[in-house]
Parts: sequence; structure tokens; C-alpha cells
Amino acid sequence: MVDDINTTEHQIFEAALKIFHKKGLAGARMQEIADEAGINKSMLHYYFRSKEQLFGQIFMQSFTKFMGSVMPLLNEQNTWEEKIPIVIEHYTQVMQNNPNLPLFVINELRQNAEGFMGFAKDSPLLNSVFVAQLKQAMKNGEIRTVHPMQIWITITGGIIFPFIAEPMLKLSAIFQDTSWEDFMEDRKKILADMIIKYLKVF
Amino acid sequence: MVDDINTTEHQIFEAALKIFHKKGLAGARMQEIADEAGINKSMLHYYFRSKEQLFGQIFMQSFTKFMGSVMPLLNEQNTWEEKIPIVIEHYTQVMQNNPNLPLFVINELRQNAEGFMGFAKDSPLLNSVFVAQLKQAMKNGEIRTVHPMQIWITITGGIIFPFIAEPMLKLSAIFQDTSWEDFMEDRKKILADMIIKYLKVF
DNA sequence: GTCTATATGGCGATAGAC
DNA sequence: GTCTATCGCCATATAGAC
Repeated sequence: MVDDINTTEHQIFEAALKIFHKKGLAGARMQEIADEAGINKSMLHYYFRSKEQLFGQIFMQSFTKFMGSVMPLLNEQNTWEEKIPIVIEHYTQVMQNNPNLPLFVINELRQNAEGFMGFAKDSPLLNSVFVAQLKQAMKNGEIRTVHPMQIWITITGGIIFPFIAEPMLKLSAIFQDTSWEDFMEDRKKILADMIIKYLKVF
Repeated sequence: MVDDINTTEHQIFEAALKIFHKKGLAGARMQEIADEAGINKSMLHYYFRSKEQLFGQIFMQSFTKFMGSVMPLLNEQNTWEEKIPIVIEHYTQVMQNNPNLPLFVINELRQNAEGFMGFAKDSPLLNSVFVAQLKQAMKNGEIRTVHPMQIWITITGGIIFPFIAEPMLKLSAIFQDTSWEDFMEDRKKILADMIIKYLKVF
């Protein structure tokens, strides 16, 4: 059982997750994963047969975590306006706990475009309560009419992008007068304000 | 001369650019680059010595293109408000012509964090006319006071992120009722409006 | 400059003892 | 289940003919 935290299999899985997230499928080495797990390299093949299969399990879990974890929040019984800062806070947490997760999923998905088509869902996002609430508010004339995906990408990208681009931003020595942490803390409020104001003032 | 478009060296360079952008350093194969260039594999070593050195030249050019190309626009003699849609249009063009460029630069930078510190500039962005204009407008009370980098990341991320996340978004079957092209065309105006409204209405 | 042939090392994977 | 030893392949790189 991979779930049992004390098994060899679990140790390998966690090590592989870390290495694959950092280096990707092509860049990761089985030996490096074994070292990270403090375990003999043969054990990787004993438990997961091949690098491909080990990777497959890691990817599946990562993809589900990244794409699926936010859905419950979108279907809560609160207003669309309340959901926005909650979603922003959620993604900030995800990024702080798994800084390489989105880049990993995006990269591997790009390499293997057709290989993962089985993952395609029937767009649960567009069927969420959140999107329904936005559409209703648009219909009522309470907010501006705009494709909900524009709002969604602005929310998610607004948080995820700075984390993804972090090494580039830091390279430009851009954060001289403020810390990265303060900057991202400010960002949460700015982003929510910006989106809500855009929707309401028109 | 790599500049001369008819030389073997130039053909190799262009082929390597394409393959490295798509697969990254770890995923690219010298044979694949040679095939793409329609040239014998030995020629790659003859002109560029090693994979590492070939990659180094590609990365340097890519990084400069990605980071440097927007600076002139920020220093033009127009208002900050006029610059925003211009920058958005610029990045849209860059993304359409080099769809893998940002992800390539971000990924390789992340792998080799300390290796490229020599590229660090003295933050030309924060010394641009655009940022100076924003600061002046804040001082005059014409717009809300906010760190200019928040504005900058919202602009760049707002365009770059959807392109980066494209395979993931398409996988979610999200674009049933509109085309990707229409969506991005709308986005340019939405993003500019959103940012300008946020700055002016407070 | 361009080709063919080959050297060299690294990596995924397996065999087999314990 | 876990280890050591090793196989076989593939990728980078070089040697050397033309």
C-alpha cells in the first residue's frame, strides 16, 4: 500500500514525486530517486516495474491534486464574491506547499499531448456553482457580461504565474524594496479587488 | 557566421532552437536536432563542440529575446495608459510566434538556478519610463498607490499564463462555446480594461 | 567541411544470491 | 524483500577517410 507511510513503496513514491516534480520525466534519474529515498535502485523496479510506470502514477496523482482540489470550494454555499478570495487563498497554499506542481503538470502534459487525453473531464469547472452564480449575476445586470473562463484564468494565473516565473523575476533583481513574501501577501488582496471591481464597475 | 541564413551553422542553430524549446535540455537529442536541420550529426559537434555549448548559445539568445524585447516599448514617449495595451499586444505577438519560449526559459532557469546569475541586470524594468510614469501618477493622486511590479506581473502573466497553461485548459474541454483564438482576442481588451480600471477607480 | 565508423560512458532494467 | 553484479542499449562525442 502506497498509503501506508512506513512502507518502502511509500518512501519511493515520495522520493519520486520530489525528483520528478523538480526535474521532469526526461531529467530525472532512477538512481537519484533511489538516493533520495535512501533505498537500493533495484527496489524501484521491484515495486514499480519501470520508470515509465513510476512516472505514470506520480503524474496521475499530481494532476488530480492540481486540477481537482479546488472544485469543492467552487460548489460551496456562499456568494461568487466570497468565493474569489477563498480560491486565491487556496491556490496560494497549494503553491507554497508544492512549488513545482503546476510547472510539472504543464510541462509533461505538453510533451505528451495526446497521451493523457483520457484524463479529460466533462469540464466540471463550467458546471460549477461558481460559474452558475456568475452567469446569473450577469443576467441580472449586477455585473459585467464576460466569459467566465476569463475570470477563472485571471484568478488562477494571477497567483500561479508569479510563482512559476519566480526564478526569472528574482534574476532581474526586481525585489529590492520589498520581500517576495510581502509581495505575494499583498497580491492576494490586489488580485481579488481588481477582479471584483472589474466585474461590478462598468 | 550564425547570422548568415544560408550557412550550415545557421541551419543547425535554428533546428536546435526549435528542438530545445520544445523538449528542453534534458529531453532534446542531438540526433533529433541533426534530423530537423537535415544535416549529419557530426556537424553539430564540429560547429558547437558539445551539446552543452550549443544549448548555452540557444539559451542566451532566447533569454535576451524574451526579457529584452519589451524594454524599448516601456521607454516610448506616450502615457502609461497608452503603454498598457501596447505591451499586451507585444506579448501576444511574441507568444504566437514563439509559443514555447517562456516555458523554456523558465524551466531551464529553474534547473540551473545559480548557473545563470551572470545574466542578472540592474533591474532595467524598475528604471523604465513606464514605472516612472506610474509612480508620478500615484504621487499626483491620479491612480491608486500599488507596487509597480504588481501591475507588471498582472500584465505579463495575464497574457503569458493562458498560453503556458493552454494544453491543460484544452484538456479540460473548456472551450466548447468559443474558440481559443477568439478567447485570446477578447482577453487583450479585458486585461487592459481591468488593470486601468483598478488603477483609476479607488 | 562533410561523411562513416567507432569509442566511451551512463542509464534503465534484470538475474540471481541471500 | 533486499542486495550485488551485470547486461544491453542509447546518446554524446571523437577518429579518420574523403
